[in-house]
This record gives sequence, C-alpha cells and structure tokens, in this order.
Amino acid sequence: MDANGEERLVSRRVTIKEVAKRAGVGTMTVSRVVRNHGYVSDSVRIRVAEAVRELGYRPNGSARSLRLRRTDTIALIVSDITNPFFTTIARAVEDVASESDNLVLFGNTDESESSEIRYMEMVLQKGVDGVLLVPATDGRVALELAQASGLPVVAIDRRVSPAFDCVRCDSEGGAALLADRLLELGHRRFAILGGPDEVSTSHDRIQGFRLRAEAKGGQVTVYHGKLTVVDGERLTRVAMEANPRPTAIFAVNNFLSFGALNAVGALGLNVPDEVSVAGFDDLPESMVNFPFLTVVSQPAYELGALAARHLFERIQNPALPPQDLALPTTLRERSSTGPRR
Amino acid sequence: MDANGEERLVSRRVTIKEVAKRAGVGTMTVSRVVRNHGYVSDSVRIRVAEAVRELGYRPNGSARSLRLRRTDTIALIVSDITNPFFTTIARAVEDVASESDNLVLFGNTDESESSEIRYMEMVLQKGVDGVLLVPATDGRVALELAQASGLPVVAIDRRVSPAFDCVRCDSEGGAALLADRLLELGHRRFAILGGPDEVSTSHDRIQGFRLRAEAKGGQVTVYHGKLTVVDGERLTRVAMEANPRPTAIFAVNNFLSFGALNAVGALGLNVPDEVSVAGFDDLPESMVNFPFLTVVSQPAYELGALAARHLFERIQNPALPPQDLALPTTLRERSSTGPRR
DNA sequence: TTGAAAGCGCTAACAT
DNA sequence: ATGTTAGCGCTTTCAA
Repeated sequence: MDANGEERLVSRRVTIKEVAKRAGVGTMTVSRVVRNHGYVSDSVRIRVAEAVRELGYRPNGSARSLRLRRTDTIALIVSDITNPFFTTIARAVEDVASESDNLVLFGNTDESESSEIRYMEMVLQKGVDGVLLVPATDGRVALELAQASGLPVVAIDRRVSPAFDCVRCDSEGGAALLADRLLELGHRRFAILGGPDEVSTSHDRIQGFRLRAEAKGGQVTVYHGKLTVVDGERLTRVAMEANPRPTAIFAVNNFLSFGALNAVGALGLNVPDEVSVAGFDDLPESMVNFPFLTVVSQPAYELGALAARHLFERIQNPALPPQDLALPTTLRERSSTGPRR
Repeated sequence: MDANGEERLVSRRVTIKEVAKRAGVGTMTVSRVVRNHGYVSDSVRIRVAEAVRELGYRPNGSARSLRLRRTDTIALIVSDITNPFFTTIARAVEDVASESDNLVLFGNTDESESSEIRYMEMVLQKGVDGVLLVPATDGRVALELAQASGLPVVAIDRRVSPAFDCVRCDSEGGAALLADRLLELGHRRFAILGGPDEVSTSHDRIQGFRLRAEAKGGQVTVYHGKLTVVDGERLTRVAMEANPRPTAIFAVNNFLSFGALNAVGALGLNVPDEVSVAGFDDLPESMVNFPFLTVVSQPAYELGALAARHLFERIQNPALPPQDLALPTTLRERSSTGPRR
C-alpha cells in the first residue's frame, strides 16, 4: 500500500478531486460511488473504489455539512453528566444516535441558565441537527432560541411550555405512590427535601407527595435547597432538628437522597429504624444493589432512548405537533424504609 | 425587534452577506467585527453590530470549519459512559474543553475494537481537532488510523504503544499498595477478579498485586472475565468454591467489584468478617459514602482534565514528543476489608 | 452513464 | 480602514 510514496509525508487530507484524477473520472462520479447513489457503470465504480482505497480518501465532513445543511450530529445538554440519572440517559441517547450513524455532543449546565444559553448558541452555530435539553429551571430562553432558528429540540425530564416537545416521567404520580406506601407503614410526619420550585420535577414531586400525604392525615414540611449532595446533607440536619422529628424523609432527587443518607449516618441515626429515607431516581443498574435505598425509580434508559427517537422523528418532520410524553415510574422498596417505630 | 417582518417566517439562516448588505459594508468588515479581529472604525463597527443583532446573525460553523480546517470540537471515546470512572473523566474533559469554547463528542465502544474503529472513522470524517481514546484492548488500529491522518490523539487510562500520548494511573503501584495492606491484615489466600489480559490496566493490576503478595508469602489465584458486573458475580462464585477459600478478593475494576459484592451477599457471606473485598476505581464523589468498599482510588477527574489539557497542547503543537503520564493512586480503606478471621 | 458549472458561507491574501 | 477575489471540498442542477 501507499505505492505512490510522494506527498503523503505530511498526510494532507485527500480530496475528492485527487481521487477523481487518479481514477480518471469527474468528481461527480466519485461522489456517486462514495455515497452509493446514482448511476455509475460497474467498471468505473470499481476503478473509483480502488482509487478511494489507495488514496485513503475520506469525505470532508465540514464541506458536506456546508453543502447539505446537515451535520448528522445532535447535542445533549444536561445539568450534570455525573448524575447517574443523566449518565444513563446519555448512554441511551448515544445508542440510538449511533444506530443512524449520528454523533452526539454533550454539555453540562450545572443548572445555570446562562450556561444553558451559551451551549445552545454554540450548537446553533455548529449546526447540529437537533438538541436534547434538560432545562435548567424552565429552559424558556434556550428553547425559544432554538425555535427561532428552526432547530428541532426536545426537552427531557422537566416539563416545559406546551409549545415544545417533552419526554419525562410522571413525577407527581410517582411521588404519590411513595406517599401511599409510607403512610401504609405508619408514617405521619414527613420531611421533603426539595429543589428550586421552578424545576418542574421538584415541584411536581413535592406536590404529588404532599397532596396525597396530607389527604390521608400526614403532616408535611418542605425544605428547599439546590439539587446537590451538600444541600441534601444540610437540609436533613435542619429537618431532623424539628420537634417532634419527622419519621420519614423524602428526597426529590438522587443527589439530595445521597446527602440525606450521609447526614442521618453522621447524626448516628439508624435507617430505617429511627428514620426512613426514600428518594427519587434510581442508581445505575450496575450499582443498584448497594445503598439499599428505597426509591421511585424512573426508566432512565427508556426515557433517553425515547427522547432521542422522538428528536429524530421531529428532525425528519418538523411539522409534527409538539408532544408531552410522560413515562410511568416504579416504586422500588428496599431497606432504607420501614414501619414507623 | 424584527422590524422587517418579511422573510422570517421560515427562519432561513442569515448569512454574512445579508448582514453586510444591511450595514452597507463588505462581508470582510462584518467578519472582522464578528471575530473582533482587524481594523474597523468605531462608527462602522457599531453599524455592523446593530445589523448582526437585528438580523440575528450567527456564523455558519460548517463554512467556518471548511475554511479554517478546524472545528473547535474534540471527541471522547470510552468503553461505557455509565461506568462512573469514565463518567467522571467525561465531566472533566468537558469542563476543560468548555474553557476554550470547545465542544465534546462522545461515543461508547463497549470494549469492542470494531466499534472503536468505527467511531474513529466517523470523527476523522467529521474533522474533530483531536481525540481522547480509552482503547479497547491496545487500541492499535484506531490509534494508527488517527496518526496516519495527522489527527492528534491521547490515550486515556490504558497503556498503549510509546508512539502515542497516554494519560493514566499507576495501576501496578496501586495494586501493590493494596496487597501490602491486605497482607498486613493477615490475609494470605487471595482471589483476583481480572479482565482480559490485553487490557493493560487489568494486566498491570494483577501483576502489581500478585508480585507483591507472592513475594510476601501470599497465594494468589487469578480469575479472568469481562469487565462487567455479571462477570464479577460469576467469577466470585467460582472463586469462593475453592477449598480452602480465599479470605480476600481483589477486583481489578469497579464493575467487577460491584459484581463481587452482589455475589458474596447472595452467598450469604459477611463482609468483611468472612471475606474481605477490595476494588480498583472509586465511586463518583456524590456516592462515595455508600458501598463501604475499600478501593484503590484513581483521581478520575484530574486524569480526565490532564488528558484534555494534554490533547489541546498537542493540537497546538503536533511536534511534541509523545508522553506517558502516570498519576498516583490512593488506597481508601473502608469497611469491606478487615483482618483475617 | 458521465461531467461541467455553480455555489453553500466563510476568511486569508491582497488590493485600495 | 475597507472591499474584492479566490477558494476551502462537496453536491445539486443541468447538459451532453
């Protein structure tokens, strides 16, 4: 191979022109062969394919994207890829994208709206074909930015304006289910560790839990913080100072529940004998056996896969009316919850 | 805004030409203003900036990349983004890339070489500026593919041919440290759960542990499988059938150690009283308190950040000689290990 | 069945 | 300080 020892030293990228010259045909013929599209006689096809191989030709993606107005790339903007819930979603999105030879860009907003807007601007400029967005708060500005540019976008996890597609879970229903179960176990005094109220998931889970619990004689106190481990710890300490103490804690997302477990451990409280702890969002499948945490589990993989598929559909057919898809959740009872003592 | 109500219905993308026309200048002037580079009189600069704003102009990334031969995008190819070790690396890489307004593409190979090659081909075509690769086995083909095209590439986590840059941890040393400690605790019969021997990390950890343990009178049996939870479970069951049983298990990566914990739990064995379990790779910081697993912890975030910085350096200066950077590890003793009973 | 011409949107180089 | 020209590498007409 590399019979023509010349000019390969600096490995300049081979262009379609060079292939054409080598094969003694026009560039269009090469293009037809490479894309396997359009009429080319067998003899020519073979000659061209050979030249492609010999020269190591690879079409230039930027040129192609410029011409085609298409990049075969989508973007996934999440708050934090290290959140296992979003990690699983990312995996699913990439799996689906990969099926149709699409590439996936990702970015972390850390729940910051300005960061979210910055990413949206970047991918808009880059010319991705579509965006999957976990909105920081309501994502309004970023979503409208996309819409104004005709860029297909699907929100994930958090409810947004009905003008946009959204794929998420039934937060309210899931939280209500958990409330039912804790009530059944005899609990009546609850602490909820919640996030910012503008984050729909937090709002809905608080709402779902509170309404159900109060309807059945429970007493609920909500503590608001950020969706972080640190705030989970902090809020738990505050919550456990109440007198009388809550007998069950519901943390509305996984980071908060990790924090809660840390804090009750540090306080020397036994789980679940002295206090029950339950969360929302499961762990990645590989770790599901460890923190024996009772959770409302969301089908993260399915959520990501569905969102990605939905995005590709929307890319194909931008006229589709926006949809709000809510997947059901499952209560997974493990050993961090138990009967009231 | 949008004073000129015409032609914005289908939100065609605005080009530099239209901005130039609107501002009554040439395209180069617009280009200069947009990039903030080159001489432009203040009065003109203001007029152009206004036109940009009014028209909602955003440079076309594909056109720019075609012209500049640069995409401001790097790729991160890992075996599985849901592996917390790689998740943390991904976060670090994206953080560093973001500092210089670069975007990050990611792909999962699932340890398959053909998948690895496929991603390499895709990003080569896309024209990314550089690649961060966690090689499936030795990554030879994929790395050479990049090299042949003059695409900067840095290997992460696993040793590769010295012809390439590599950022990883001192697997051998870390494993030896763990062996020392387990010996100190009185253990003499060890089972190692290892991955494929072509994966350097697995090989080095086995080697590091075995040499140290055997030098001090330990007896080591190695069980090979894939780096998965399922194989961690399977190998543990096999290992625990030995007679006499090992008193300590060392799993060379986190998935294997999760599997080990699952299996010993299922076998009804008490950890660490009946068997000690230790792993390699820590959990994400948010979860670090849970499976009270003793591990050789790798500075995953620093590893990812260093690799990314190294890649950007190499992009800037392709002539740099390749380096093999090995970061030190830390033994984190938690409650899954204890004295031999 | 094949090729030539034009142009996607941008910027480096060169005028002016 | 600003504009003109040319061309990055590709594919969509359109003509042969």
